[in-house]
Amino acid sequence: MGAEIKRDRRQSIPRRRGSVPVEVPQDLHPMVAAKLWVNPCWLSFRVNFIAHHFNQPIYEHIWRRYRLSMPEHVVLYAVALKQGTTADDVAASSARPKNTLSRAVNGLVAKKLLLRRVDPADGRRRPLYLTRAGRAVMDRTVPLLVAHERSMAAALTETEQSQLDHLLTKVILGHSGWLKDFNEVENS
Amino acid sequence: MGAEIKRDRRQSIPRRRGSVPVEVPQDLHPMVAAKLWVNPCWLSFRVNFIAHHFNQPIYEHIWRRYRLSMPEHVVLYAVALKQGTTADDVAASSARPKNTLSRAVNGLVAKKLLLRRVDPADGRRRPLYLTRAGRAVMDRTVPLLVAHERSMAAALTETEQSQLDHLLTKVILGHSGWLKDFNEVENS
DNA sequence: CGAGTCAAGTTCCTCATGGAACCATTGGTC
DNA sequence: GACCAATGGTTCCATGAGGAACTTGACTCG
Repeated sequence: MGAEIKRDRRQSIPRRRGSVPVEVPQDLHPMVAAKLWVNPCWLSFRVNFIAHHFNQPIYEHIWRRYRLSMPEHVVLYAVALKQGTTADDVAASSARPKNTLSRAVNGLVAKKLLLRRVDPADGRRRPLYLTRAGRAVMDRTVPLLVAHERSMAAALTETEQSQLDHLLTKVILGHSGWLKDFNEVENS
Repeated sequence: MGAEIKRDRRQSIPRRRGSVPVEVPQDLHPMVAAKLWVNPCWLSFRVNFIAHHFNQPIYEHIWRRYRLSMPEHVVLYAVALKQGTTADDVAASSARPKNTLSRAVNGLVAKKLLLRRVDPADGRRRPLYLTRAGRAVMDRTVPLLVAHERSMAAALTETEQSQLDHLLTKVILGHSGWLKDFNEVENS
C-alpha cells in the first residue's frame, strides 16, 4: 500500500572546476570544503558564509551589551553615517522591509538615541538625527565592527584587500543588471 | 520637566579613505553610495548587501514555486552536494541554528524529498539522502541559483571572477582566526 | 481645484526563527 | 562496567520579522 520512496544515487549537481588552494586548514569541516570547491554557486556561498559569520556574533554581542536589535543598530549606523537619513534610505541600502525599519526607528526614538523630525519640504519624510546618547553608543560599537572586519580581512594583504574591495564594489554597482525574473529562466 | 534631548551634529564615524570609481551609475541611491565609500565597514557592508540581494528574490521565487523555505532548500542543496550529509554538517556550513535545520529536515522528509537513515556506526547521526523527487526539485532549482549567480558575477571578467573567488576563499579559510571575544576589544 | 497616482511610514497579524533546555547515544576513564 | 562529558538531534516557547493592507501627504493633469 505505502508508496515506495526510492533513493537517488546520482550526483547530478554540476561539479565545479576550480583549483583547491595548497594551504587548507586541517580542521576545515568537510561540508564547508564541499561548498567551497564542489559547488556551482561559489559566489553566493562565500558571500553568505562571510556575512552570516560576521553578523551573528557581533550582533549578539551588541544585543547583550546595548540591548539593540540588529535592525536597530543598522538604522543607528546609517544615521551616524549621514545625518538626516530617512527610514526609506535605510531600507534601500540594507534590503530590509520598511515595516521592520519603522519598528526599529520607533524603538530608537523611544530609547532617545534618535531624533525624528518632519521634513518641512515634504511632510511624508521623517529625517532622523542622532542624539548625544545615540552618538555615544556608536562611539562604542563602531570600533567593534571595525575590529571584527579587520580580523576577517587579516587573511589578506593590504593589496589584496583593496582588490577585494574593488571587485565587490563592481558587483554591487552592477546590481540593476542582476536577474529579476526567474520564470524566464525556467522556461528556457 | 521633560529631559532635554540634544541633537548631536558631529560626524564622528571615521571616514574611509579609498577612491570612488569613475563609472558610477547615475541611479545609484545616495545612501548606498555612502555605505560604499564613506563607511569604515567596507567589507561587511558589501558582503551583506550582495548576500541579501541574492537570497531575497531567489528564495521568494523558490517558495512561491516549490513551497520550500530557505532553510529547507539549504538542506536539500547540501544533501544534493553530498549524499549522506547530516543535519549537523549543514549547520556547520550554513551557520543556521540546528533546531531550524532539524525542522527543515523534518519538513523535507514529510514531503518525501529526503530519506533519513540512522548511521549504523553511530546511532546519533542521521545521514540524509535525496529521493528521486528531491533530485527532481534540485534539477529545477539549481539552474536558477546558478543563473542568478552568473548575472551577479557578470559585472566581472573571467579573470576577475577567479580573483574574487580566490580572495573570498582566503577570507573563509581564515575563519578560525576571526575575532571571537568582543569584550576584550571593548576594554582596550 | 478635485480626482488619481505615487511615495513615506505605520499598523495588523501570522508564523517562522532561534535560544534554551532536553533526550539519546557514544566514548572515555577510573 | 558504572559514571561523566561530549555530540547529534528534537522540543518548547517567546518574540520579532516581514507580507499585506492602510494612512497621510505630494505631485500631476484636466
